Amino acid sequence: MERKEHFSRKRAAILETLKGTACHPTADWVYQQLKPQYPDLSLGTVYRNLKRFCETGQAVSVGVFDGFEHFDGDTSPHAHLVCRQCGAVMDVFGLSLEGLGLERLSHQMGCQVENASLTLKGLCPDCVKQEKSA
Amino acid sequence: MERKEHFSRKRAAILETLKGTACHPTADWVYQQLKPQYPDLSLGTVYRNLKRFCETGQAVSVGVFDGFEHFDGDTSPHAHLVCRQCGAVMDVFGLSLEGLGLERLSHQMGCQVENASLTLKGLCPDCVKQEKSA
DNA sequence: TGTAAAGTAGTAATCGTTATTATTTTTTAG
DNA sequence: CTAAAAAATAATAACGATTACTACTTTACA
Repeated sequence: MERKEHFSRKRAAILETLKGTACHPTADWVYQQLKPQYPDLSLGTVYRNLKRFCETGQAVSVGVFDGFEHFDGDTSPHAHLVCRQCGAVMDVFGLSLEGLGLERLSHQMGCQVENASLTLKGLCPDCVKQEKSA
Repeated sequence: MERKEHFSRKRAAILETLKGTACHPTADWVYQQLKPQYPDLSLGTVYRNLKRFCETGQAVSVGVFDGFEHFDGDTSPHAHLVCRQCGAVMDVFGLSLEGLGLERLSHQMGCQVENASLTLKGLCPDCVKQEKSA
C-alpha cells in the first residue's frame, strides 16, 4: 500500500541540471536550459519538481532574491554570497557554524534548530573588479 | 538644491510600529495594526515606506518566508529563527559571526562582503511544547 | 501488452507586490 | 498668515512569480 515513485525522464533531467551547475538557478533558468532538449517541457513541471526535491532533501532553497527563488543541488552545509550588483549567487565554503554553540543556545531558548543558513551580501569577484576599473 | 524629506504622520507611525514590535512583521501586519487609528491608510503606503526604510538603513529585510517578506526595525547584528510550524520569526541574540574569519575569506575570494545574515529554521519554543504534549 | 498510478503540458487562476494618477499633506518662501 | 512647490498618500490597476487545474501521456508492474 505504499506510494511508488514513477521517475520520469524530465524529472531526472531537472535534477541533473540542478546538480550539474554551481549557479544556484531559478526555476526559469533550469527551464531555459532544458527547453532545447525537451521542447514540450512545461515551466510548471520545473517548479513542481524543484519544490519536490526540496521536500525530499535532494535539494535546498537558497532563498528569494529580487523576487526569484534560487535552488541548490548541493545539500552539504555551506554559506552563500549574493551579489547586489549582478545578482549572482555563489557558494562560500570554509565558514563553519560548528563553533557558534547552536546546541547550547537552542537548549537555553527551548527551541529546536533543524537548519542554519548563512547568507552574505555584497559584491562578487567580477563586480569587485569592474568597480575598481571604473 | 537638495531634496527635502517631508516626514508625514503616517510614515512616522509605520516606523514606530515596526520599531515597537519584536514579531518581524509583514507589510500587511503593519497595515492591520495601523488601520484602526488611520482608517484611510493604504497598503501601498506601508509597502513603499518599509522599502524606503530598508534603503535608508532604518530597517532591514529578514527575508521572504512562505511568500511573505518580513521586516525588522532592529538593525543591530543578530540572527533569526523561523518556525516551520507557526511561521513565527524570532530574534536570536548571542550568536556572533565575528570569529568566522569573514574578512580573510573575502580577501581570498576577491569579493566584498557587506552584510552577513544567519537564519535558523526549526521549531519555536511554543511549538516545541505543543509537540511534546501531543 | 493491459491497467492503474504517477507525471506532464497547457492554461487559467492566485496573490504578494509595484506602478500610476489624481488628491492631499508638508515645507518653506513672501 | 497665505500660497506655491515639493513630497506623500489613497485608490486602483497592473505586474509577475508561482500554483492550481484538467485532459492527456508516461511509467511501473503484473
